[in-house]
Amino acid sequence: MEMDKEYERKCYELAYLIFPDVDETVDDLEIKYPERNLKADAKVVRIGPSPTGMMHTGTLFQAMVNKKLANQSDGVFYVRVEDTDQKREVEGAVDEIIAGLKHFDLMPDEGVVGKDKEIGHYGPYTQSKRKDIYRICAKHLIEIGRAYPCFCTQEMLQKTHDAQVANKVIPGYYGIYAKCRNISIDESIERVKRGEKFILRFRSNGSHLKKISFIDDARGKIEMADNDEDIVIIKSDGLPTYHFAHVCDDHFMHTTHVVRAEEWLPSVPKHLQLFDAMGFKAPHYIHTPTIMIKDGESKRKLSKRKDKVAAVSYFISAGYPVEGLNDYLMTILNSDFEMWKSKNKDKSYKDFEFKLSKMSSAGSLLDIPKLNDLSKEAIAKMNSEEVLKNVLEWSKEYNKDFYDLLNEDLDYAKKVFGLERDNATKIRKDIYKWEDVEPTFRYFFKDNYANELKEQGYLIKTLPEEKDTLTLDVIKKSLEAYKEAYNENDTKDEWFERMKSVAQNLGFCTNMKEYKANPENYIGSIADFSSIVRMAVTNRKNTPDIYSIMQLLGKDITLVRMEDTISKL
RNA sequence: GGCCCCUUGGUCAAGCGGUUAAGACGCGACCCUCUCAAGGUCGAAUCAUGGGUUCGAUUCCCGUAGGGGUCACCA
Repeated sequence: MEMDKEYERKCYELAYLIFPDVDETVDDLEIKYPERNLKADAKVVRIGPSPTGMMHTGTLFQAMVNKKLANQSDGVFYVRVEDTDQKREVEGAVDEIIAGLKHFDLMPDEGVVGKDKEIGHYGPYTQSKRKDIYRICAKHLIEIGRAYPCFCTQEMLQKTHDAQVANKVIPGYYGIYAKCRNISIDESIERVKRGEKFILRFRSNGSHLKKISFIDDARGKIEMADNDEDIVIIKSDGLPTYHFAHVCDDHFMHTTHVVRAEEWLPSVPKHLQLFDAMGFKAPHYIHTPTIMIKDGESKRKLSKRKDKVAAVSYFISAGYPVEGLNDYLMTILNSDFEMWKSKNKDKSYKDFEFKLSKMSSAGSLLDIPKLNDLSKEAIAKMNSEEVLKNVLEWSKEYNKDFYDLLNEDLDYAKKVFGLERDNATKIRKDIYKWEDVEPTFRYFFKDNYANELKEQGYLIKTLPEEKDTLTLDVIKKSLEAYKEAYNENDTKDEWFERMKSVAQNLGFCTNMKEYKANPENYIGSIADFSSIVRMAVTNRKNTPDIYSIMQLLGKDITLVRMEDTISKL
């Protein structure tokens, strides 16, 4: 008993020696960061991105889960920047993350919301600014004998590690291998006083022979060997490791549910021990599956270096519609989302009730064709005005020339995007991302079209290769005849009748059934004739209805394009 | 290698002891049609494997294999 008291006293002495300037206590922090005033089942969640490079697609995925959980429970979703690894820090990374969240409509309620901009009462929300908090907590652990200074150098640790591997024992800093754990407190005090360099380690009380279990809210009960490693809690730069920061921050920010990638699953026992030692209640844990990519025959985690789709910026610069990408994230997040969506066509993913129990735990492949399909559907729901707004927003950033061109005549642009869209019985679904817009609608813009002809040539010249009855001569005669007959004042029905009569005079069949039955009697069908006209006006095989195109282009341009084509044959 | 997670068509996946094993994307065919996209109809394609438990296993248990993750003063 006397001995324990003495030891306790020395722990305090050591703590004071290490943190002489820390005079606040954990209790003070509890007062400073009181319980949140939320309803009982409200979830407080967060993402903790590290500003170490471009925003990762996985971060967006996490943000989606968080946002849903918080919104559905009247809780709080916040962003905490985890920048404790200063060596890897990249300038501008935080801005990119916030911009990405904003772009995809996944902004948090609290925390870091911009460059040097934070909102909320539980901050700071940037770990490098929370040093004082970690120091208070670390000091507390030393006082109660659950943390100690470790004087081992990197070289010594490496040597121990190598020996462990050679002797086939589990590597790590634990038990008899934890050299500094086993030195006397007097010696620790002595060495700190002497000014030896050290870092701080947690004193684990676990045995890896013992199994512990915990509940993952998405995966159920998980059993694992308990942690017995004396992990580092404060590094030599004075900043905490992830593990320690996680425990301190999520406690004082009152996170109820920690949603993070499954790569964190193996370190849960460490975290549980840390929470316990601090006297904190551990949060719920949810480990999300990893988004994978196919690499040859096998699949692997998205790689920042190899995969362009690992970066959120890819989806932004390609111009994927926000709703399309969010729908896609939702489909891989909750398997019954698509079912729900098909029954609630006019609703948004925001109205869908996300359930953790339905979240799959296997890593899923990033399926771009599926994303494309969802994006196509999302764009199909927009009217020309919304399309125009989106295209302008995108092109302003990623295709300035096109942006300027559109702005020359916004009304015209709107009409172009309204083709087979506004008031259409069947909406055209041929674009799924904004970068596709300029190439598919290029023929509506004079200069762009001229450039295309210069670079790619006249597609119509390849027509005879596809069908030998359609010789250049036939094409030329067809265009000449049609040019003569063309009347811009025709209604759509009159227009088609005129097409048919011109075609018939030239020997085309105007009835597709009849043509299919006896193709040898004709030089081609009305479909072929239409193709000739279409290609002369748009340089494309596939476009929306040509009547509407010619109406939009106007008589002059329509005729000029036909003449130009004729002259090039 | 130790530990952990995961395993239904090419992909995402329903299923939760008895089903003709849903649906979506993709793919193929046909229909519609001035082309394409769309739409409609149809089609090919799945329970990793071995052993239990059971009257009966895709479903429950154990092993095996495969894939992934993790074993830092990185997060």
